[in-house]
Amino acid sequence: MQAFFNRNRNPTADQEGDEASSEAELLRLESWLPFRFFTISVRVADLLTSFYGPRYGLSRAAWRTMAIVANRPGASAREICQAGGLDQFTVSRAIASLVENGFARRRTGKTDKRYASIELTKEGWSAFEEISALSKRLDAELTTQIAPEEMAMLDDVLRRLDDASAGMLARGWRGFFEQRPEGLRPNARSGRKAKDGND
Amino acid sequence: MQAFFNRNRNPTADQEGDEASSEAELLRLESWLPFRFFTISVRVADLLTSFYGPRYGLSRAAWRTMAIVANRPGASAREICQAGGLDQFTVSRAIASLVENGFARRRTGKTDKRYASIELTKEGWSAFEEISALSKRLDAELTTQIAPEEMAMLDDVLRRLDDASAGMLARGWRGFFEQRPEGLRPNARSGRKAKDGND
DNA sequence: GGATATAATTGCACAATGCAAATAAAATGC
DNA sequence: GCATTTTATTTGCATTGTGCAATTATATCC
Repeated sequence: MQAFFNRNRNPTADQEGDEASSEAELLRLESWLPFRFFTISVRVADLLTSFYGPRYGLSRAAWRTMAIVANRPGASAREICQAGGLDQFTVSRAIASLVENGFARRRTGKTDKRYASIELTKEGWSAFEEISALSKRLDAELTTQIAPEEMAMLDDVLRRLDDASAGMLARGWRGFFEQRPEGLRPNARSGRKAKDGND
Repeated sequence: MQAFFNRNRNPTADQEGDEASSEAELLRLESWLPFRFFTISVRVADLLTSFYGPRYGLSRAAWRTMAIVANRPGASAREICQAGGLDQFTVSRAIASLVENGFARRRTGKTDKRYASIELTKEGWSAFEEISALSKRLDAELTTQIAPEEMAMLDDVLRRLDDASAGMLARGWRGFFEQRPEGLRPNARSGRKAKDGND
């Protein structure tokens, strides 16, 4: 098995303090923290979607939007974007679908007419309450796996990771190859051959 | 604000030991564990995608497939599905794109010719190593937020949540409304009006 | 009041997804 | 051994989701 990780390496690479191409450094997807988070959250989301999708005809974006509006009645599309990590187009369409299906109501803002001000209708609240109930049960099922002290710590850790990940995203991937003056250079040189995103 | 959570509720509902429609029970998306996991993992995934997308022309599915194949050289499409939480169509297309772009090689199994047996090419390993390096840096950046004891606990908690979520998904959402003999009934009765998924 | 900025929407091209059906190679039953 | 069933994978096609440019409407700034 180890042999599989040894290919394509410059035998002199290790000498220059390089760690990026040593076999111990290759990513193991299933133990990668973001992947582990992703797997768990997607399973739960899939489960929830299999409920609200057929039952209410909601898309994931519509459900997320609904949940955000429920928490912040009268929110504008822009606010929903920020709170839900969704882009403005998605939110605009999600709102349109919620309105179309009678789950939400859109009113133009009183002071500033550019703003939307979304709130749930009676039907919207009813749907939200039901999906909420399932969501919380799913959460409870997860939570029973966690002791109270663990939960407190998890909460704290997640808060920090949330902040950190937001900062990292804002910083862009370049920040992880370039601005490293401490000599922690990977085998990826800065000026590579191809075009790259994040311009 | 509280008023917004009080609508559409039967005033007698609380009496029957009901907790699902009380305002304290409504889901707060941003404190919902699966959502918090999701947010963090998606930010990291987006960051990584902004690197490998433009640089190597890989889709998310292709990257995930590549990572899995790197960890298990010679894996079949089926194995990749299971390891990556991807469906067979996605994996089939991801492999096709990897092969097309020269990152992977597909050989029909020696004993059983139905199996695919995928492995990375030299170019595939090279790309993987580079993306790996960034992935690990991102991981490291997250990990610096976490003390060693916390990390050990987090690892343990995630292991349990992984198991639990897999079980929950297998069980289906119905298992969270119905088979509850202990009297923990929500306001959602079992025989509701509509069609539902998970059939 | 005309230029500029902001909020939201819409159209359109393109990518991703889901499912039915096809293909192909075992395995199984008789 | 041959028909039947199962397993692995691929493909076509319709649907849906996404990303971006352009548009509309309103507000703000000299």
